[in-house]
Amino acid sequence: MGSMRATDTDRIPPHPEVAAVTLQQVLDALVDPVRRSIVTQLADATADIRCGDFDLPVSKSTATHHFRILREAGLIRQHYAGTSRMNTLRRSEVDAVFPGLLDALVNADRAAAVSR
Amino acid sequence: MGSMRATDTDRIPPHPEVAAVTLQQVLDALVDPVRRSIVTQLADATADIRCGDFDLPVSKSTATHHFRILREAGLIRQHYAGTSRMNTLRRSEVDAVFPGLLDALVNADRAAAVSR
DNA sequence: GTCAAAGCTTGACGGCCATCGTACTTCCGG
DNA sequence: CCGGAAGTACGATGGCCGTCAAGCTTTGAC
Repeated sequence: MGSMRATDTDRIPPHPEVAAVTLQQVLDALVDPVRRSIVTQLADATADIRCGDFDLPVSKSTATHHFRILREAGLIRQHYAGTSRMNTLRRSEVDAVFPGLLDALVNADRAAAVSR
Repeated sequence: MGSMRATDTDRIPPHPEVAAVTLQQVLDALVDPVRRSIVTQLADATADIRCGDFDLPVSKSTATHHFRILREAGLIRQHYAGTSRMNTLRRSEVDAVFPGLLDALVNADRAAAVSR
């Protein structure tokens, strides 16, 4: 077959509906400090963040693993821009299904960062 | 040594100040479904609950383990009444340090119980 | 004083998960 | 067209944690 330009949909695995995600899945995702750091950095940002631009204390392959967990938990949305994978926090969608949860966690993380 | 009547303080290990507990510790405690069930049952109750009166799918020794994790995370308070260990949710104290967290989790758990 | 009830402690075991290195894929720049 | 950059995929590994059974301690009841 000739060379075909891959669409975003081809290169990024499907995102679940947040309503189809269990609380257990969300907590399993957010209990890890690295993943919580990703969420917090996204919550503090004004624009999407490239995978490689996060400040993370793990290897690249481990980071990929964490992004996948977050995506499958319905917490982030990913799309390609060139070779870069961009990440957005699915804030309103998550808030609709788990009211107050993200706010409580992000605020608690911020407070911990201040007192530390 | 003559027989001495043990006080509550003797028999129950010390409770931490909630302010001295980290968010990580709280999340580690609440990510386990058995422990979250304990917290939810306490949140729904009007009075303290005896350890043995919880509806839990694990053995007694495992339950003891879970109660310890919750106590050390500052989430529950324990005191003796005879041979029974009573449990209370430290709601106001936890709310003061982690605003909205308990509400979000308990409500999400309740919603999951309904739709299930 | 004796016995059962309630719960804790300890040790062992099994499974899951975060982590990494390596190899591979895809795309952009020159 | 080719090299590098950005990520992913795939084992392999190590540690942590939930689980249980067995034995012990304390208490209250009779």
